[in-house]
Amino acid sequence: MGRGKIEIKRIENSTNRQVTYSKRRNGIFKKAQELTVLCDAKVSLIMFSSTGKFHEFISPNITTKKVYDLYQMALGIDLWNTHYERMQENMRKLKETNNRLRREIRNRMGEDLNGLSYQQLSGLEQNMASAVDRVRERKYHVLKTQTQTYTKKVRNLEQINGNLLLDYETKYEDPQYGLVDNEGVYESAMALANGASNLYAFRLHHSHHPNLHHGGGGGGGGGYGPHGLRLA
Amino acid sequence: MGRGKIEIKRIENSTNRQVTYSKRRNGIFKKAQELTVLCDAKVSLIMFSSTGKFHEFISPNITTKKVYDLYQMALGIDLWNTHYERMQENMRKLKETNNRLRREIRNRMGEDLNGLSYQQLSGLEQNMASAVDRVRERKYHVLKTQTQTYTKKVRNLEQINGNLLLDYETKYEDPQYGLVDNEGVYESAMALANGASNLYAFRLHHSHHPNLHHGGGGGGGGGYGPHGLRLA
DNA sequence: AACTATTTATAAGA
DNA sequence: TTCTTATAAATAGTT
Repeated sequence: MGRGKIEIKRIENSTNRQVTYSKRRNGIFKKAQELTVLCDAKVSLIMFSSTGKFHEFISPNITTKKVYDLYQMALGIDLWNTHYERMQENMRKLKETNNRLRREIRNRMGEDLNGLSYQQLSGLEQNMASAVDRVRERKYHVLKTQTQTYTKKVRNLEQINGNLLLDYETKYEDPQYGLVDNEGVYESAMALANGASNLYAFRLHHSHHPNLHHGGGGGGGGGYGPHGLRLA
Repeated sequence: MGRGKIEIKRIENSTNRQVTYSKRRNGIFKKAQELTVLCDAKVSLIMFSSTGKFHEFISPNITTKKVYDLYQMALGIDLWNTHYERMQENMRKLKETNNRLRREIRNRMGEDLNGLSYQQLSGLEQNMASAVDRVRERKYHVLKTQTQTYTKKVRNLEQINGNLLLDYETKYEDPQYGLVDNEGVYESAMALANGASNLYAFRLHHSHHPNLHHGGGGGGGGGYGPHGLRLA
């Protein structure tokens, strides 16, 4: 019904497609309207163009929601409900898994052991014993690595402060620098130059290093349960 | 478009109305189909005739449910979605919690420890060490209880079989009972009467007791991970 | 359900 | 987008 017959297939030219959409949209809306009036029917027509634009026709005296409800009734319930029920089932399973995991954690914390048989307990004990070994191993590894890092840092400080000391000595001998209260500074610098192991000890005991007393990397979660789990 | 022009108003003749509904319904469905193909649009067309009959057209690769979801999005309206979204949020949280719990369990199995700092490891180690003590304690308790139970059962058996033995002796002396091959029975009964500790040993080693070698109570879940966790 | 005269929709062009 | 118009398509009334 136009200047020429067209094949019913996707119009590749985007502009033409848009134009045709617009024209035919009006046509189909008019048809829907006429059907509504002529035949006393209820029509819900919802369309999205290829560009996502939304248009709808809905017969008077009815709403889209009502049509949707009627639709569900006509099909013998459902649509939203299947989806909903599937979600609820999913949720139920997730909660169950959750509880299972929590129970396992409690068991691994030595709690709620009453339901376990002897061989379950025995297996758990073995498993935990070897696990705690792995944790201990890792702990020592981390400690060793950290110690090495500190050692390097200390050496660096020694170097830097040794140079500083030389600087001070040079300047002390040079009368053009009027240094006030440099004795304290001198002593600190000497201490650092003489091994600085007391500085290291100080840091270890007074936790000025962020990696030692404040949670470091972004990896594992928070603390482990309600037991006092800070550094012994 | 017919033998004569018609006015767009309700067709009063019911038969005509039905016929026109049927004809125009086909027409509009065809239009919807053509629009879908030509313009790559998504169309949902739902109709109820004046007699309540239901018909629908829906574009391929989409569902009526999806159309309604899109519809709601387009209008920014709710309708039934608040609930749905709350459910999805809940689900997301559950999944997250789940992952957190799994991570903790892996840590408690001595795995994935790389993300943990020294003090986290130290806390975990302590916690696990005391937990494994509790498990061990419970294990011994269960063993003790079970042993006591067996002891009682054995005593019972001794009693019962002692009585049985007396019975046999009585009947052996009574010639009205023609007992065949009763010597073996006699010996078994004697063995039981004489302490029956060998029976107990037999049971322990050959796992005839369900609580000892087949998971017993309904309490804590299955085994503990991929490590060989059977009775040591 | 078919037919077909006629109306209506619309493709292409402006 | 809207208008125009030749032509295709839909359909009202009929059979």
